[in-house]
Amino acid sequence: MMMRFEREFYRRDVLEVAPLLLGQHLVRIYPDGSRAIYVITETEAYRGGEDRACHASKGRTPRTEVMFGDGGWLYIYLIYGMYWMLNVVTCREDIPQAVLIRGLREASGPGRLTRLIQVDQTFYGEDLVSSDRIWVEESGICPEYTTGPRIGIDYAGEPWKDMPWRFLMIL
DNA sequence: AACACGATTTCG
DNA sequence: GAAATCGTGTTT
Repeated sequence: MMMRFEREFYRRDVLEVAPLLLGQHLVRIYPDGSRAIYVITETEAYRGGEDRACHASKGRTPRTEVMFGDGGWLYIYLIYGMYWMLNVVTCREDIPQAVLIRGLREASGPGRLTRLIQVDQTFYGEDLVSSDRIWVEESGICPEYTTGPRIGIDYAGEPWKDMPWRFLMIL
């Protein structure tokens, strides 16, 4: 019996939640009512005001607002004018953190996967704990994984650009 | 009101 | 290696 993760799951530190999401099931209910289940294979952690690679480190803005709230909500933003990024907010109010979902077994790459599962700006602020169109379920699998530096954030400088906060599930 | 830029992907 | 493409934040 698959169980949806509840609020407390997301309230932990992003460095705990990011690897825990590997192997878990992302459930998506499409507008036509069909249901699809995807396996999360790659994530990245963005950790609060200190982390210069985290959008929230530049301050509280309308876009980053949701990251300053409670864990379990979605932070969605557009990158390079064409790709919607899917992020899960973690930790608690006033501690801005988020996990970027970078890969599913069915689609590698953060821009590709949002196109596949049809996630866009209308999912900004969606609650994974109560949504009727997207959530995460426990798969019962606890896969091995490797880590590495995050992609595309060299501008963040030392030491942030080298932090091993990218998590990849071993097939 | 105008501008610079990015947690990417794709093509040559 | 470079273009594509636009919301966001910053500057005028």
